[in-house]
Amino acid sequence: MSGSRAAAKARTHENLLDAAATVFAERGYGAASVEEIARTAGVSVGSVYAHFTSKEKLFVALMERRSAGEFATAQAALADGFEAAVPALNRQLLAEADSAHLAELGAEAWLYGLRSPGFGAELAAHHRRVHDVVVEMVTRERERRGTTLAMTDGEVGTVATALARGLVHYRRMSPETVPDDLFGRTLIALLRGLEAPGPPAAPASPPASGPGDRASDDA
Amino acid sequence: MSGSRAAAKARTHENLLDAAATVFAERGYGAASVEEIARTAGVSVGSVYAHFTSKEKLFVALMERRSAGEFATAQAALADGFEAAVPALNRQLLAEADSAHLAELGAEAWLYGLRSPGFGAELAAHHRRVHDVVVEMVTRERERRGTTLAMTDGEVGTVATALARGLVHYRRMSPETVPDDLFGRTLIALLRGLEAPGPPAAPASPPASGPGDRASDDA
DNA sequence: GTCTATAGCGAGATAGAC
DNA sequence: GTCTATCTCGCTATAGAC
Repeated sequence: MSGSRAAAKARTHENLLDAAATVFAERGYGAASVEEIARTAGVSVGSVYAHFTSKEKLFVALMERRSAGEFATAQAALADGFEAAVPALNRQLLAEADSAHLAELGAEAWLYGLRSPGFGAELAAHHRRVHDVVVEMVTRERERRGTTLAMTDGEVGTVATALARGLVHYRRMSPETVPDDLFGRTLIALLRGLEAPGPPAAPASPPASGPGDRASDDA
Repeated sequence: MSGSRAAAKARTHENLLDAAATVFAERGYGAASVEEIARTAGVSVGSVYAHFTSKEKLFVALMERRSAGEFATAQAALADGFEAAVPALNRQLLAEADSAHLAELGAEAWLYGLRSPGFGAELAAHHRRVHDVVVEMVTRERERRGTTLAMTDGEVGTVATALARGLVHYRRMSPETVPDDLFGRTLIALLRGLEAPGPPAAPASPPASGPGDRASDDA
């Protein structure tokens, strides 16, 4: 059942990352101790340093594993169309908010990124990748509907990701204030509000601004 | 110029809170040291403990000062009507996102609240007060327009505060992805999308649900 | 690769003079 | 109330046996 020694090493590696997730989330990066991480993983302190050269490298490795998973989940949510993606993203939001550690790790990552320029750049790149996935979903849905929006697709993606982040934040703090489906309902209402250019009088005649292209770009 | 000894004490007290804001924001709660806070404030370590019984109490005192200021600003933004409040809240958002320390302190407060039950309750209460101010603004605007919304006023307030939080988060990480006026534009579009019940056919005839009251409540 | 033991340092908090 | 000096403890990281 226990495989080769290489498999045992890999298992220890994963156990350490799991333990690190728990301890970093519960104590915060600065207050977390390598000793507690080792104890949680069921190994000694020496073993930790055989796998990771420092506490910092362990934290970064954990964050990279987390980013990879997050991106994969976002892509999977997009695979089906908009109709299915919205509740899927909503579920992911609930999972993060109601998890014991995910939201805390997100905040720790963000703070660490602000303090460490190199990691900050990686974190921004990760967010850009997730953002692009959401934007692609918006673009597809806009084109399917054949309408124009009063915002760029990039801006809609930014609003959607920011709203999700904020709702996770508040639901973790005060669960009863954020209903399960609030994210999805808000997104749908927002698109609705962005669609119609004016009062229901003029069917299709935007003011004399640029050409009728209001698509993919950030800012 | 230097006033009484009581005034000097009060000045040291404020200097310590300012220094604590800087150091806690830059290092994080766990990694911040009382020695650095003392040095930043220009006093000795002993003086810090003459004003605050522990590092933790100093942090909590800082957070309370911060909450008081935040609430006052929110109330001031509401004082004028909706039209003026939206850009005012937008400005507050930009100030927090572009400040050197405000957003970090918010994240530290949130994390600390999750780890310390007592403080978490205070933080949730603070958020509820801010939330209530926003909800009152929404209620007033809805009644002024004489319309109904596809969401409770409480939910709109939750979405607005969550969106603001998320936009601060992402603007601090990647400033170029969050345009200055995105919050205000989104809020207006959202209300627009929440207003009209159906297609522009039926002027005023909601389905056969409850009485026409869709006002203040959270969930 | 994993362990035990420890070096070496910095942290929070206190004592006592002024 | 503010200072200097210090106590005491826990931390990161390493050394060396197995």
